[in-house]
Amino acid sequence: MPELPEVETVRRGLEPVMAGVRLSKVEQRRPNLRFPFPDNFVGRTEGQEITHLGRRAKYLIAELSSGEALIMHLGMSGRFTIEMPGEWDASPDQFAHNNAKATAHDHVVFHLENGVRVTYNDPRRFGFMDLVATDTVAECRHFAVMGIEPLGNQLSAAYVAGRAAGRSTDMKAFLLDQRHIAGLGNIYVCEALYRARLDPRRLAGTLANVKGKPTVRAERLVPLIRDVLNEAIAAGGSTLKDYRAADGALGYFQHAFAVYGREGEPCRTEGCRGMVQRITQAGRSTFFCSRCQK
DNA sequence: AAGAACTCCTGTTGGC
DNA sequence: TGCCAACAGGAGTTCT
Repeated sequence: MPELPEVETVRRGLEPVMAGVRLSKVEQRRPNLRFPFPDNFVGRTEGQEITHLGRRAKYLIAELSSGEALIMHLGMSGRFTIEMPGEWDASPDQFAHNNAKATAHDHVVFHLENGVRVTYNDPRRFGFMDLVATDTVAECRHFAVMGIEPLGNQLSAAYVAGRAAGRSTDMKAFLLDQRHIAGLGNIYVCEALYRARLDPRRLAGTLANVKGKPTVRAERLVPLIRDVLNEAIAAGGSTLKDYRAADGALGYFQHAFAVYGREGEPCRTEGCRGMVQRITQAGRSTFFCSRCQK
């Protein structure tokens, strides 16, 4: 699934065709994704105008003219595709949507009043959609205990130290925990820790000193988290298997990975003779160089 | 109550 | 070629 940079790329792709546009028809093709769709999902979305398309961490938030917000999460394999008016019927074979295999996991289709069709496809169905009153979005179950946005001005070494102080979990798990910093996932945690030369197995608590103030490690890490996310957004995200921007474009940040997916390959740090290794932490792959990450 | 393990689901890949 | 295990951008739930 998409991490923050991929979700932001999707948002930027959808915004021009969805923001300010009315949903003329909504097709919901199954009762649930990861969770059941909210009651009367079609009735509550059809006919509404999307007044704003925003993002919080890895979630998309479409505010509707009804006063409700459509909250969407892409899980691991969720994807949106945009088809412009007349596109799919003009030359059918050219479009994957006419291929039964490709459409097998098309779970929701938004028909927009401008003739555009936006389809949500998700083979693994770890994604979900929900509707909540727009003025209660911040307190809803998805966001109530969620941490700060890493690209906002709240992210600082002091914040990270305050959150990490006294924790016995490792760096990797700490940074993946959305209750602290929201939006990082497996790829960008690996990449940020590599850039900060921090061993993913190191205790999160070592980001703070005994007084709970940031250590040099925290000072080093914070700007690098921002950098890696900003660079990834500028590259249109990372394309591995499932992910594409809504307009079908491929991101290219994967070419800039220093460690992710590079097990057995040489470390890219100048002068380092180390090799990228893969270990399992919390059931997920971690890629790092034990020679330069301490 | 923090932290780790288990779970959901389908598709792809690599080794034999 | 087939078969099977391992793995995949996440995170809620359930254990210890």
